[in-house]
Amino acid sequence: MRFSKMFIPTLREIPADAEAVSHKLMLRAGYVRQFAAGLYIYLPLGMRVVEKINKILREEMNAIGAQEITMPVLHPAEVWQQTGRWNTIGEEMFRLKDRTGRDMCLGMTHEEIMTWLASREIRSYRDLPQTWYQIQTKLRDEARPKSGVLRTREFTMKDSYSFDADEKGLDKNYQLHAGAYHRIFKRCGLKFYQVESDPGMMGGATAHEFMAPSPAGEDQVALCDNCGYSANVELAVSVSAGIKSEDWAFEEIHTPEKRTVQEVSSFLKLSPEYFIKSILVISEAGPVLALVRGDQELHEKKLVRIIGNHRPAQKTEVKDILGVEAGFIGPMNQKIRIIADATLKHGRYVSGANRLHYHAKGIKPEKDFTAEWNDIHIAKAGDKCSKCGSALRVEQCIEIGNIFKLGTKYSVPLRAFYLDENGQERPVIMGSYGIGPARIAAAAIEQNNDKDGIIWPESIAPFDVELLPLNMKDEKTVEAAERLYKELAEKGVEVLLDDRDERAGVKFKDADLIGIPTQLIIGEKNLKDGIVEIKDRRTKETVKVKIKEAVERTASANSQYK
RNA sequence: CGGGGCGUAGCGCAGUCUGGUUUAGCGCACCUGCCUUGGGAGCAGGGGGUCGGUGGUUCGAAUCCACUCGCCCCGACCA
Repeated sequence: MRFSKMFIPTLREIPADAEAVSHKLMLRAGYVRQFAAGLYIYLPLGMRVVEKINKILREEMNAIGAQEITMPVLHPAEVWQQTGRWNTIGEEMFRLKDRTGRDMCLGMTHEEIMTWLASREIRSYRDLPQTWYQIQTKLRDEARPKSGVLRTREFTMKDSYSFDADEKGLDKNYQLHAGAYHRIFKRCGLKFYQVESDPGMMGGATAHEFMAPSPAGEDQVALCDNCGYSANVELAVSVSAGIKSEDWAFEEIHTPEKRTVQEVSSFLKLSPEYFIKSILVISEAGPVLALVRGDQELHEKKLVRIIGNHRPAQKTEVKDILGVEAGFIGPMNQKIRIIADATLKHGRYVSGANRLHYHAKGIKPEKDFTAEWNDIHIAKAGDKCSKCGSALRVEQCIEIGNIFKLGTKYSVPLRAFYLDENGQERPVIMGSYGIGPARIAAAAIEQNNDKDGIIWPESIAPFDVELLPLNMKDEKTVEAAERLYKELAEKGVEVLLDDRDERAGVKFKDADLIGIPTQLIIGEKNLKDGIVEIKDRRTKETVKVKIKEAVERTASANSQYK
C-alpha cells in the first residue's frame, strides 16, 4: 500500500479530549476518529488492525470446533421478556418500537437469540455439543463511555455460546475456550492474566476474566505470585494482616466529636486495625449492620451476595434505628442483623459505644456481640493470599475477554430442551464467551508504546514493514524503493511505502507514530553503496544491509507471524 | 444520575474575570511561489470563524444573565 493513496490523517498535536495513552495514540496516528461520545470510526489503519485481530480470533475459534454465524442486532422484546432481562437490565439497553408499536431493542449481547435458535433446532443429544460464535456489533447505552475505544456504546465483540448435554460437556467447552483465549491473547502479543470473576448479571456459577495489565483499565485484580491465585477484587478473597491481641478490659472512653475511624484513631493514638467500622445499610429485608476492621473497606458486591440489594442508611435513619448518631455506633446490644468480616473474629477492638461522644474499648467478638461471619472486605495489596499466605499484589487491568458457565439460565426459560438417550427431556447446558477486539488493540497500545508512538506486536500491526524513501526527488531512491516494494510484496510481506514528497523528518515522525514494527530506510548516501537500513521500531536499532539482503531479512523475520 | 472542567478556523490555544480601537488573534495544518531534503525546515504571499445553540440585559455582547445542547474527567453504574 502506498502512503500517498491511503487515508492516514496523523496529528502533530495531542487531541484535547483524549486521556488514555491508547486513545491519544489511536487518534494521533490516524487509526480512529470519534464521532460522538462512545462512538468511533475506524480509519483504514485501524480497520487493518481489527481485521488482523479478527483473523486470529477466527482461526482459534475454528480450531476448537466453534462455527461462525451472524445474528441480527435488532431484537423483538419477546425473547428478552422470556428470560426476564427485558426488565432487569434497565437503561443500559437501547429500546425502540417498530412502526406497528412492537417493543424492540438493540442487542447488547446475544444469549437470548442464540438460545432461541438452539431451542428451535436442537432436538436430540445427537445434535450436541454445538458451539456457535459471531463477530458482531453490540450496542449498550453506557452510563459513561470513556478512555477512547475501551468503553464505547457501540463495539464489536467475538461472542461464542456452547450448548452441551451435561455439565461434563460444559466443563470441556469451558476449558477449550480458556485454552483458545490463552492462545489468542498470546498471539496478539499481550501480557494478560486469567482471573476468577463475578458472574454478575449473566447468572451461572463459574466465570473467569482475561485481564491485560494497564493503568488505563477499569478493573483491579488481586494476584498471588506464589501460588497463582488470581481474582478480580470484586470477589478476591484475602486475609488481612493479623493484629496483636491486646488484653484490654472493656471500658467506655470519652471521644468528643471524634466520629471517623481516622479521627478516633489519632485521638487515641491507636492504629486503625484496632477499630471496628460499623456501617448501617438498608436492605430489602430491613436494616443491616456491616462490620469491617478499621483498615478495611467494605465490599458492596460481597455484601450484596449475602443480604441482597441495599443502600447506605441516611444519617437520620441511623439515629432512628440505632438510637445514636453515626460516628458513635458499635456492634454491642444490637437487635438488627449483623454481618461482620471474618477478620474481626479474633482480637479486641475499639468501636462506637452507642452513646454520643463515647467509644468502647476492649470489645471482644462473640462475647460483646455476635454476628454472621463472612468475607466482606475489599482485598488490597499486601493482604495475605487465602490459599497460600503469601502477599497479594493488586494490579489495574483492562478486561479483554471473559468466559461464563451459564448452565440452564437461558435454556430453561427459552425452552431449549433436548431428548437424552432415555427419551428424557432435558435443558441444554450453556456457556458464553466474549472477547472485545477493540480492547485487544487498545491494550496492545497501552502495553507497547514510547514517547514517539505506538509499537505494534508484529501479529496485529497494520503492516509488516514501512518503506521510507527519504528523498522522493532522487531517482535512484525512488527506483530502489519501488523495487523493494515489489519484491517484498511478492514474498507476501505487507508493506506500507511512504511515497509522499515529504521531508525525511516528517516521514520518520509519522513512521514512529504509526508504529509498524520494522522500518526500511532508503537514504541517498547509503544507496550509493547499495545499502539500506533496517530499523526496529521497538529498540530503535538499525542495521545496514545490502539491498538484496534486506528483502530476505525482512521477509523471513515476518514469516513466523503469517 | 451526582460532582468538576471545557466549548473561539481542520488541530492546539489566547482573548471572557473588568462589555467598546481586534475589522476576533496566535502556533500548527491548508493553498501559491521560491528554496530545501537523515528527525515534524526557511522566506514571501494567501484562504478559512454566523466565538456550540436559543432567548435576554445593554447604545453596544465571544465577554454579563437565563435556558439548552455537546464533549472530557472523577464517582455511581457497568452482559
